[in-house]
Amino acid sequence: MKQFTLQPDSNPQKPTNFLNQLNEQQKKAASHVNGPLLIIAGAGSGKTRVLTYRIAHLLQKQYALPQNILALTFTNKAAREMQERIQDLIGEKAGGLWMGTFHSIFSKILRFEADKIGYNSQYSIYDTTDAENAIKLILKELNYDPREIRPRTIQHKISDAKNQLISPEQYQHRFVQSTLDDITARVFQIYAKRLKQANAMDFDDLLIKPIELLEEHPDVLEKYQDRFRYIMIDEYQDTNHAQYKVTRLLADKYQNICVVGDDAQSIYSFRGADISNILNFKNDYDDALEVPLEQNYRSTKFILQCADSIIKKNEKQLDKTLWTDNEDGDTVTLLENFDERDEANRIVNYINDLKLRHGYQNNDFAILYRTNYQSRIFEESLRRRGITYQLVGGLSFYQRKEIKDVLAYLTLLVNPEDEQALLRIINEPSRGIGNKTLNQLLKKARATGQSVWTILHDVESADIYKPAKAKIADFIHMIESLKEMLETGTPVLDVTKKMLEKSGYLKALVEENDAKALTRRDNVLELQNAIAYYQQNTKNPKLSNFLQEINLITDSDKYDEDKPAVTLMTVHASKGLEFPVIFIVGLEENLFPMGPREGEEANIEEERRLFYVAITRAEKQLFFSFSKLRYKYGEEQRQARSRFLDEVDSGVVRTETGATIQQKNNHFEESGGNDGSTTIEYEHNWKSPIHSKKPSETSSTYEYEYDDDPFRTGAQVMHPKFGAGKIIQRSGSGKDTRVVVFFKNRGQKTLMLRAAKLKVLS
DNA sequence: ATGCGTAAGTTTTTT
DNA sequence: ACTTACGCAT
Repeated sequence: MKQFTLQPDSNPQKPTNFLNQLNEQQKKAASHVNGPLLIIAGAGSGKTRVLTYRIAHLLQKQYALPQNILALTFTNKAAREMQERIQDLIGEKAGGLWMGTFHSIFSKILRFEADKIGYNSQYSIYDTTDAENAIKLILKELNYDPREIRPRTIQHKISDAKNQLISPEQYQHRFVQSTLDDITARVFQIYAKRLKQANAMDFDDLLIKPIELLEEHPDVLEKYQDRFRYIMIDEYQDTNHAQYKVTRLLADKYQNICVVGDDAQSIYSFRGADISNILNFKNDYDDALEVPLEQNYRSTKFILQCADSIIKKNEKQLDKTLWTDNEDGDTVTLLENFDERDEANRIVNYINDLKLRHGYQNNDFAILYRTNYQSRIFEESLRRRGITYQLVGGLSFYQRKEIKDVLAYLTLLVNPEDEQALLRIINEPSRGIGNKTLNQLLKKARATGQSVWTILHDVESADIYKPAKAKIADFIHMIESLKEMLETGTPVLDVTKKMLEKSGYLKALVEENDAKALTRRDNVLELQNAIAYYQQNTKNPKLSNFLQEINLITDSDKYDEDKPAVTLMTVHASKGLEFPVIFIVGLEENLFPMGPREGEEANIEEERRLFYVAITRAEKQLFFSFSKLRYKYGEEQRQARSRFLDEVDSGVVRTETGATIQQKNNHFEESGGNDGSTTIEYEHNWKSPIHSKKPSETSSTYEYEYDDDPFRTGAQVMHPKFGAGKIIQRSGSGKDTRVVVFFKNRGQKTLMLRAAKLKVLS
């Protein structure tokens, strides 16, 4: 991780005295061996470094063998990087270390112990979509209209209950206060039973089932307690009750539990994260050593002061002082935009300018937003200017329809009881097993208590449309012959290829033959690459393990800091990362901070922590940005500037022209309260690169927009529907720009540039 | 059983 | 603006 290069005395060549590379607080934490340890780590204070060094120290001084250490990280990527770094430090391989996210570590444990809780090791993992579909089906069977009773609402309620370790029975008896709760209770019970029958676990189960396992099997508990003598948990402020409970169980015997976190960066309460886990740590382990990490190595003084002025507005906050030896740096620049397109273009202009003037590279920049849908306009702008970017999050590769379809086929080969997988592909591509037939099959399965897969085998005796019976027989035969191939040792990749052929899935994609189908085919090929990679790089490759692992890949796992690209991601996804230049965009009321949804309470303090996390990602340059106008559901909406811009220390923020920002409710609070060393010097002010081309609300707002616009008369273009063509005329300007294109196959069309998905072929 | 047109809902944030 | 979901015609 970048953090390791920040301190210049870092020297991986000298493994023996590596603790000397740390500051006093870091050293105190890293050299602690036995007993509970609480590390309160401010943003950018080198906590990953401390965790890494602590593990390296434990291994090098032989307090522990690699297999005695369990490190729970927030992303699998963080775990990988820590592992590599530990190897560098101790100069030898540290195989056998257990490092990863809660979900991936415990799914691995469950794989070994599945039979003790009535599962088998080839269990399926249901993602949110699978779980929602299962719940929707249950609602339909209970004769509720999924449009009135929203499956997602029920799913959330069930998930919340699970994370608080409330069983379906307890829910039924103790938590029913409304009709909706009553429905939830009934669905919850069926859902739990059905998942077990399908040999499937949802994300919550991966945390809960281990607790069940450890509580009901003292011998298993002791085995893992003895194994994991040293437990480390990163981002402890974002653990939920189930995560708390399971680590508490594991740490109970030896009490060697080290947690690292920062209450100011707790941003996952919506998925049950409980900030009191970290606040109560010292009550849970009363002899815990507490070490604060207060020196920030990441950001300039201005950026830190900015962050501090925001977090201070929160009432529920542990008092701490974060300071830095870094330079003052530049003031934060506030960008005021007409609308989101203006916002995107302006930021891309700044990126270009900063690259030219300061020699920044693409990967020095990150654009952070509150919601995924905001990425789109930035993608367009960046693409138009030919700047490469990487999008972290959004609809992930593995959630795409074609990928989920292919994976569903493969899942059936290892776990045919998986009803969601079966339902997904039994008629995909269409093979004459339609809705009516399916409903009859489901009905019979429910009546007999058997799985749909079992029912399929006895379809002859059932009252089912004759032609469908033959199709079902064909389907079973196909799955079973592929299963046979797999079980007799045919490599997964070959089985996959055969499956794509025999199922007709690839053929159906080829026959569709439009731009979208082409992308889908590419995606399927990409998945084949992933399978090939897994097959080649895994000691004992097993399809079921592959399927379980890819279900737990997180968005942040895919972020590549070395890729020469501007990074686009949500603030949530940016946790733990750092960039020289950060743009925090969409700073508008009801977007950032997000307003509460109907029936929900506002959690402004969490929004503020989120803003704090965003600010503290920045090393050198920080930009705030908002738009006065934004399109929502295709409608124009007037946006009010975020209240956070009124709360921030106005001394560190300047507009593009270098003016101080106007604030509402400004009580002239003096915020020199951090360490007194921050002197504000205004000569660092950022000068706007856009100068005369600054858009105004009233006229020619977009005049700089198409400066290097490639859609000139004569340009060869490609349209997703109409195919290739040539621009023969253009009219209008700004967002009303139209072009007349002559398409080889479709003739002449007039298109709005802002609406048509035209690509220039050069 | 499949395909097409209209209607409705959609966007927090994630394992 | 965009996707998904259901009703109706083939």
